Amino acid sequence: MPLTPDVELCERWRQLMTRYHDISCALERALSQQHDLGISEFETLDLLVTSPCDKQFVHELQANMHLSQSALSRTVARLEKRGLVTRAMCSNDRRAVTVAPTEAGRRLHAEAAPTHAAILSEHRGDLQSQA
Amino acid sequence: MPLTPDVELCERWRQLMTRYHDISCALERALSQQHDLGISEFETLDLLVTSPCDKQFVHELQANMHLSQSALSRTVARLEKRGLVTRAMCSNDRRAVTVAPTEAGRRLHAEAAPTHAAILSEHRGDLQSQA
DNA sequence: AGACATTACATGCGTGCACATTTATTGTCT
DNA sequence: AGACAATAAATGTGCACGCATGTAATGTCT
Repeated sequence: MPLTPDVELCERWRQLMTRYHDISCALERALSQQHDLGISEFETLDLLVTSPCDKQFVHELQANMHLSQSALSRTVARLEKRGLVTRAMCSNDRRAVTVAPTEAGRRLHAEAAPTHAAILSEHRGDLQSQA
Repeated sequence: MPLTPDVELCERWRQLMTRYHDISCALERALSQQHDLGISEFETLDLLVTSPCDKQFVHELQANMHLSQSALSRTVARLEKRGLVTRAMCSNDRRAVTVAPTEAGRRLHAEAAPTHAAILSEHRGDLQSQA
């Protein structure tokens, strides 16, 4: 395969990088300053709170996140330490650990979600120019 | 401003995150395994080699990269230690430092660029569905 | 029951990053 | 000329991440 030097593809990758970094930096900054939440922490909380189930397995969470298994483990640990989620061993399959948001977690998520949405809205242009 | 809960915007952000992570992980893996270069290192080398000028200031590089000033400093330091770039104080403005690729740096870039392009090509679908 | 592979999560280690601080140079104001 | 603010880059610290590995529980095969 000759691998045509696709300059346009490279340019699109650059655009993607720029958009991703701009938005994620803005999110990180806003969530961190206003709610003391990192992006990964908000994302985890968001998945837990918006899920139809009241608890989820760690590996279910992981499937929906862009985080390594160990990073997720630590993220959940941080959230647990702050009393935002609870971890519990599953009785059916005792290898598994379930994670559930606490009331405090739901409250904080309710506070942080508008901030998240506002940042996304500020960057509407960057997001709308996608397919 | 009522901040309509824009689900679609959120969905687009999710797509952007997924695309970014998929591609950057693939790039990182390929460049790292085949050429012992991290993404930031390749990006830096790429900017230097493809620039019309033979040398650039660190702050010029930074303007084109998504890296903090200190992270860029370390990246350049790593490249310099491997003999891929040279750093030199600017004689006109002695605060500034210029960075230039060495012959070895140009050679390694020539080797790595096809790998970079190949990964981008593999992910053509993810990139083409942008505007 | 005993051995083995698999799955789920935790931990140690090295690395990269952001933030704050430090050092050095320049330009300006008096 | 001396003082001061601004700028460019380097450095130090602390945190989050990925990878490799460790630990524990489960299921399977004999």
